[in-house]
Amino acid sequence: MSPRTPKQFKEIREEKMTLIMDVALQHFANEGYHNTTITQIAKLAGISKGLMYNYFESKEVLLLEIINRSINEISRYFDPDHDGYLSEDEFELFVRKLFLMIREKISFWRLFYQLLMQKEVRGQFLKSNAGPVDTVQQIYSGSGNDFLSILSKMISEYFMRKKDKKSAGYDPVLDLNMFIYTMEGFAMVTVYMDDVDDNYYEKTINRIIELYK
Amino acid sequence: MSPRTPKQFKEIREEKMTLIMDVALQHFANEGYHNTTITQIAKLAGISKGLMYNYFESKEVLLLEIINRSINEISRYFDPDHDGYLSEDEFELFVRKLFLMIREKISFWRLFYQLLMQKEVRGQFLKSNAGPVDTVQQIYSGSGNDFLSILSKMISEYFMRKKDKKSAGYDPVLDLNMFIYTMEGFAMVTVYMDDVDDNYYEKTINRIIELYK
Amino acid sequence: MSPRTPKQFKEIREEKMTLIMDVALQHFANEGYHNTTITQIAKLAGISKGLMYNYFESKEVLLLEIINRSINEISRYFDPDHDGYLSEDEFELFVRKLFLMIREKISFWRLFYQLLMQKEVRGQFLKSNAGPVDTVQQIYSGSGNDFLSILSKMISEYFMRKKDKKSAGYDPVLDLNMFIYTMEGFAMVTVYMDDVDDNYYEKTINRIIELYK
Amino acid sequence: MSPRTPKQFKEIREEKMTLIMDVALQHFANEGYHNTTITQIAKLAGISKGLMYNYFESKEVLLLEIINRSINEISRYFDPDHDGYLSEDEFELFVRKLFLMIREKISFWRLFYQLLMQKEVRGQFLKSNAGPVDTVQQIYSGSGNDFLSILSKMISEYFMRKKDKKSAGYDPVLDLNMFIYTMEGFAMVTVYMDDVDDNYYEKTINRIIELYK
DNA sequence: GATGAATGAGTATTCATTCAT
DNA sequence: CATGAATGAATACTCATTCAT
Repeated sequence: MSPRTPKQFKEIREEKMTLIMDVALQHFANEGYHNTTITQIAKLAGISKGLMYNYFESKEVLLLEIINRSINEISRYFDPDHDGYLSEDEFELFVRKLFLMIREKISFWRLFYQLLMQKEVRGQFLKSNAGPVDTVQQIYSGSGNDFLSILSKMISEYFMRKKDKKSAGYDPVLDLNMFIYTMEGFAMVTVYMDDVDDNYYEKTINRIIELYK
Repeated sequence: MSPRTPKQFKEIREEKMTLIMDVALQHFANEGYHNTTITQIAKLAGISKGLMYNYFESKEVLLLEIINRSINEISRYFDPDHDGYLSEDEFELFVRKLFLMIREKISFWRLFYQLLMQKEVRGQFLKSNAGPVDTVQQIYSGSGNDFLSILSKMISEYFMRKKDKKSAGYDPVLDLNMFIYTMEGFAMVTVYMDDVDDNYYEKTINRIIELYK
Repeated sequence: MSPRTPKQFKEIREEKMTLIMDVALQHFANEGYHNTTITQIAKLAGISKGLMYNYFESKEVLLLEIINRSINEISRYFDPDHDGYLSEDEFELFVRKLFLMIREKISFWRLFYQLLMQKEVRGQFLKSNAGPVDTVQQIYSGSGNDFLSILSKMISEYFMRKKDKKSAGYDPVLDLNMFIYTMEGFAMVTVYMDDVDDNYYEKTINRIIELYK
Repeated sequence: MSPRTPKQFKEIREEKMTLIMDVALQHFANEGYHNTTITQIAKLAGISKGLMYNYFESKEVLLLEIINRSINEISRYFDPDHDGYLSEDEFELFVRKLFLMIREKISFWRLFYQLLMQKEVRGQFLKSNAGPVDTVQQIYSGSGNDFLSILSKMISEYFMRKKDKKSAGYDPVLDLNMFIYTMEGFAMVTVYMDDVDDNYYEKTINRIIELYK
C-alpha cells in the first residue's frame, strides 16, 4: 500500500475523465444535450457532482472535450501521415473506412447532427476561420488547416482529377456533390437507425464505390 | 360597442395562433427547442406570456401543434386526391416538388433533424403504430395510414415496377435505397446551408431524376 | 318582443347571481376554494368571465356573498321573530331543525370547515367584534348582535335554566359543552360523509335530545 | 479538510428535512396549504428554494411526507405492541392519551381538518384500500392494516363487548357513534381554539370517560 | 482527491383581473 | 348586458455551479 506515484495519479485521472466523457457522450447523443443533467452523468460515472467540476470546468467544456476527442479519434482513423493525395485504389478503402468509422462513432454523429442545425453552430461551420478551437462553434468550422478541411480538399481533388478520364461533358463538381449527398444520406440513415441490415449495408457501399470511383 | 361576434373571435384566435406558431418554429429551428424560452417567443410575437398559455397549454403542446401543422401543410403540397400511384412522368414532378417543399419549409426540417436523433423520438419513428397523434414521438411514427407511410409506399412501388424494365441483375431495393440516400443527403445539406447555389441546385435535381427515373 | 322592463332586468340579474353563487359554492365546497378558478365557475354557470366581474367585483367578494347568503338562509331557517327564549318543547324542535338545516346546506358547511382552520379566520371567529361585515374573517366573528351570537346565547341560557331542575352537583357549563361537542361532532361527520344512514341518523338525534333536553 | 462521512451527510440531511417539515406543517396548518408558498417555507427555514427541492421533489410530496410522519408519530403514541384489545382500564388511558396527542399535534390536525372536506380526499377516506401510501388520498383511506383501521376496530370491539354488561335495550352501535361524535366534536373545538381552558378540558375528559367507559 | 449540501438565476406555468369591442 | 382576448404578477420547479468539510 505504498502511496501512489504522480504517474499513477495521472493515469487514474485520465481513466476517470475517459469514463465521464464516454458516459456523457452516450447520454448527450441519445437523450439530447439539454435533456442531460450533470447529476445524471455523475451518477452514471459513479462519481460526485463536485468531482465532475474537478475534471471539467463546465458542462460546455465537457461537450467541447468530447467533440475534440472524437475529432482526434476520427483523424487517427485515417492515415495520419497522409500526404493529402487520394489515389484510385485508396478511394475504395477510404469509403469503406469512413462508414466503419461512422458505425463505430455512432453516438458522436448523433450528437453532431443534433447540434448541427442550430444557427450559431451552423454559421460557424460554413465559415472558414483558422486559429485555436475553443468554442463549440469553432469545432465545426472548416479551419483551413484542420482535419475536416484536409479531408474535404483531398476528396475534391480526387474528383477534379477524374475529369481527365471522363468524357467531355463531365462535371466534376456535380459528381462530387452527388457523391457527398449519397454519403451524407447514407451516413444519416445509418446513424439514426438503431440497427443496420449488414447485407444491404455492404451492397450499398459497393454501389457507391462503383458509381463514384 | 357591440360585442365581437363568434366569427370575429375565431379569426383573432386563429391569427394569433398562427403568429405564435410561425415565430416559435423560426426560433425552435434556429436556436434549438431547448434554447428557446416561452418568454422569447412571446416577446418576438409581441404578446404577453399569459396569452401564450391561452392558446397552447404547454411548450411541448406548442411544438406538437407546429409539427402537426407542418405535416398537414406538406401533405397538401402533394396531390391530396392522389391514388397512390406514381407514373414515370409524375416521378420527375414529385422529386422537384419535394425539394421545393423542403426549401419552403426549411425551418420545419431543421427542427425535424434536430429532434430526430433523440432516442425516444427515434424509437417511435421506426415503429409502426396507427392511431391519433398526440405525442412528439407519434409524429414520426410511420403509422400505416398517415402521409409519410403513403409516400414511402408509393415510392417503393415505383422502384419495384422499374424492375421489369431493367436488366436481369437489377436490384430494385438497392436502387431505392440509393435514391433515398441521395435525396436524404441533398435535403440535409439544403437544410443546413443558409444559402443555396441555384445553379447547382438545378443541376443536382436534374441528375437525380436522370439517375433514378 | 317589447323591451324588458327595469324590473325584469333586475330579476334576470338576481337569477344569474343566484346561479353563479350556487355553482361556486358547490365547487368551493368540494374542490376547495383555492382549487376553483373563476374560469371554471363561469363555464359551469354558462356565462363569460367578464360578466362574472359585472356581478361580483372579485373572487373574494363572491365568497363573502356566498357566506352572507348562507348565513341569512340559516337565520331564516329558525324563527326569525324569536324572542331568544328556548323552551323545553322548542329544544327538541331546535335540534331536529339544526340537523335538517345542516343536511340541506351541506356544501356551505364543507366550505365553512375548510376555512375555519386558517389562522386569520379562526382569530376573528373567536373575537367578538360588532360592526359591518366586510371581510371573510368578520363573517365568522361572533359579533354581539348577529345571528350566531343570538343562537349561542339562547342555547347557553337554556342550559343555565336546567340547573334548577337538576341535582346539586349539576354543572350546566359542562353539560352545555358536552352538548356542543356532540352536536359539532355529529355535524362534522354528517358533512364529510357522502351518504348518511337515515336509520342511525334518526336514532342519534333522538339520543341527543334524550340526553340533553 | 477531510470530506464528511456518509453518516455526517445523513445527519445533515435528516436535520434539514425535519426542520423543513416542521416549518411547513406550522404554516400549512395556520395559513392553509394553498396560501403557503415554497418561498415562504424556505425563508422561514432559513434555506434556499433550491434546497427544498433537494429534499422534497414537490410541494405535494412535502405535504405527503408531513402527513406520513405525523401518522407514524401518532401510531407510536399508542402502545406499539398492543394486541388490539382494549380493556376497561385501558379505555380511560386511551381517551386521555388521545387528547394529549391531539393537543401535541395540533398543527397536524388543523391541516387534517382543512383537507378533509375536499372531495378527492374525502372519497378515498371512506374507501378501504390496502397497500403503500403514496397519495394524499391514501393517507386518509382506512386501509385494513393501517393504524387508523386498527384503532377503529379496537374501539368498535370495546363497545361490542359492553353489550353484555348492559340492559336488554342497549344499542352498542348507537353508543359507539355517540362516543365518536363527542370525541370528534371535542377534538375539533380543541383544535380550532387557540387556547384551552385546562379546567374544563379535564372536566370534559372525565365526563366522556364516565359516560362511555 | 472527493462528497453532496447549498445556492440562485432562470423557466414554465397559473390565474385573478382588465379591456376593447 | 356580454364576450373572450390580453395582461402581469406570482408560483412551482430546474439545474449548472460553488462551497465547506
